[in-house]
Amino acid sequence: MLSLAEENYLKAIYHLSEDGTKDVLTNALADSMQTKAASATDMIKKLSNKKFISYKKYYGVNVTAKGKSQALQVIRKHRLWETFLVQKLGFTWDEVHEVAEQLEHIKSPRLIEKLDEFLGFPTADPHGDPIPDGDGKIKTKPHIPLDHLNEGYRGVIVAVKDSDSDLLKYLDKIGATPGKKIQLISKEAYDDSMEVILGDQKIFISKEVSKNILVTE
Amino acid sequence: MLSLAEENYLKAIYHLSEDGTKDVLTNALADSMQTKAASATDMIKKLSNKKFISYKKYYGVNVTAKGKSQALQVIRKHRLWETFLVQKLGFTWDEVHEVAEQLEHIKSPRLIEKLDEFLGFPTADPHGDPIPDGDGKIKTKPHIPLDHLNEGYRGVIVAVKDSDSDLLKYLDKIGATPGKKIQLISKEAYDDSMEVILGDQKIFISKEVSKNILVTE
DNA sequence: ATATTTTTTTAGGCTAGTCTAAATTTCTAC
DNA sequence: GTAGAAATTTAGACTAGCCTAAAAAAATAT
Repeated sequence: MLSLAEENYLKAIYHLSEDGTKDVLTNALADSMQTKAASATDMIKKLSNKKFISYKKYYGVNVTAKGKSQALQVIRKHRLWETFLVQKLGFTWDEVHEVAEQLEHIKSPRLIEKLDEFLGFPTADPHGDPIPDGDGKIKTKPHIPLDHLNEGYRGVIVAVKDSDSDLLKYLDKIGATPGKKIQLISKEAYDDSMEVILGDQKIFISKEVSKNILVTE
Repeated sequence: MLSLAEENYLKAIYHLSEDGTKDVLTNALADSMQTKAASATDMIKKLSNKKFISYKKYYGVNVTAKGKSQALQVIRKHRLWETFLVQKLGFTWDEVHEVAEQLEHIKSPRLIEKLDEFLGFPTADPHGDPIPDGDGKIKTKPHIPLDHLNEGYRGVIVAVKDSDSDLLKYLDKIGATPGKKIQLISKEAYDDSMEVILGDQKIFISKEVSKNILVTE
C-alpha cells in the first residue's frame, strides 16, 4: 500500500516517462513535484525498494510492470472523478483538476466500481483523455496535434492538453471540446496560425493553441 | 488550515463532548482515536494553540466556537458523502462509514456546495443523523430511544445509532430505517424486550436493539 | 490526612517526508 | 583526455505524528 506522497511521485514518474516509454531524470521529477532533487532521490529509493520503479543511480528511473499498473489505477480514479465533477456536479472543465488530485487518493475499490457504473462506464474524461479500465487497459484513439495538419483537413477533436487553466478556459469559450467536428480552412506558412471551422463558427487560432488541440485521422 | 490528523482529533473531541456540552478527558480521547494518552496530549496542545479547543491541564478539553464550527463542517461533509454513497451509488447502510471517513477530508468548499445541491439539500443522512448546513446550523428533531417508551406508543423512527456494522445490517434486515412508522405493542417488564409493528410486520426485539432505535414524540 | 492508585503530562526517541550544503559522478568543451 | 560545469547523491537537520517510560498531579481509600 502506497502513501499519498508515494502515489503522487509514482504518477508523476509515469506521466514524465510518457506512459512508461522513456527514462525519467531526477531533476525532471523534482521539478514536476515542485520539490528539490534531494527529496526526489529519497522517494526514488523508496519506490525502487518496493519494486514500483527500477533505478540506476545517476541515470534515472523506469516504471516496472507493477508500478505501471499502480499508476494507471490512480489515473483511472483521477479521470473518473473528473468526469463525475463535470457531468454530475456541473463543474466546468478548468475547475476539476485540483479537486480530482485529492479524490484520486481515496482508497476503496468498491467506490470506484460503483462510480464507474454510475457514470455509465465512460472511456474518456472531460478533456478527452482515456480512462483506463479496472485492469489498467486503455482504449487509445490515435490523436494528432492540430498544428501538424494542413489546409483541407476535416476531423474530430479527441482531446486537449490540460496543462493550463487559462488555455482550458479559452478552449471552452471557443467551443474546442472533445467530440466536436473541426475543419482546417487555411494555414499561414509564416507563423503556422490557422483559420478553422468549429461548429458553425469560423475562428482564427495561433500555433500555440493548435498544438494543444488533438484530433483524429 | 487543519491537517488530516488534527481534523480527526477535533471531530472526535466534538463527538465525545456530546456536541460541545461536556469536558473531554485525555484518556477518553486517546481511546476513541486508538492512540496513546501521550499522543492525545500532543495533539491537544496543538489544537489548543490554534484556538480550536480550550484546555486546562489535567482537567480535559472543550471545543471553542471556532472549533465547533470547524467540527461541524467536517461532520457536514461526512454526512453528505454518506448520503451520496447510499442514494446515488447504491451502497448499503453499513458500508458507507469507512469511505466517508476518507471523503470528509477533501478540501473544496465548491465541491461540497455542488454535492449538497446534487443531493437536493438533504437534512439527514442515511442513518437519520442531521446534516449541518453551510453555516453549521443543525435542524434537530427531538428523538427518544425506543426503550424509554411504553406499550401503546406510536411514532416514526428518526435515526439509529451507527456504532456497529452488525447492528446496522440487522436493522436494515428488519426494516428499521429512518422514516419508518413504528408501534409498540407490548413490553416485557422482566427484560425490557418488546414486540413492535414495523411496516406490516410484527417483530420481537431485545432491549439491546431498542436502545439503538431513536423515535419521535 | 496520608498512602496508594489512577490519570495525565513530560522527556526522549522513532519514521516519513522535506530541506540545505557538501560530496560525488557524469557530461561537455577544448 | 582532462578541466570545468551540470546533475545527482549523500549527510545531516527539521517538523508532524506517533510511541514508551518516567515523572507529576489528582483521585481514592482507609
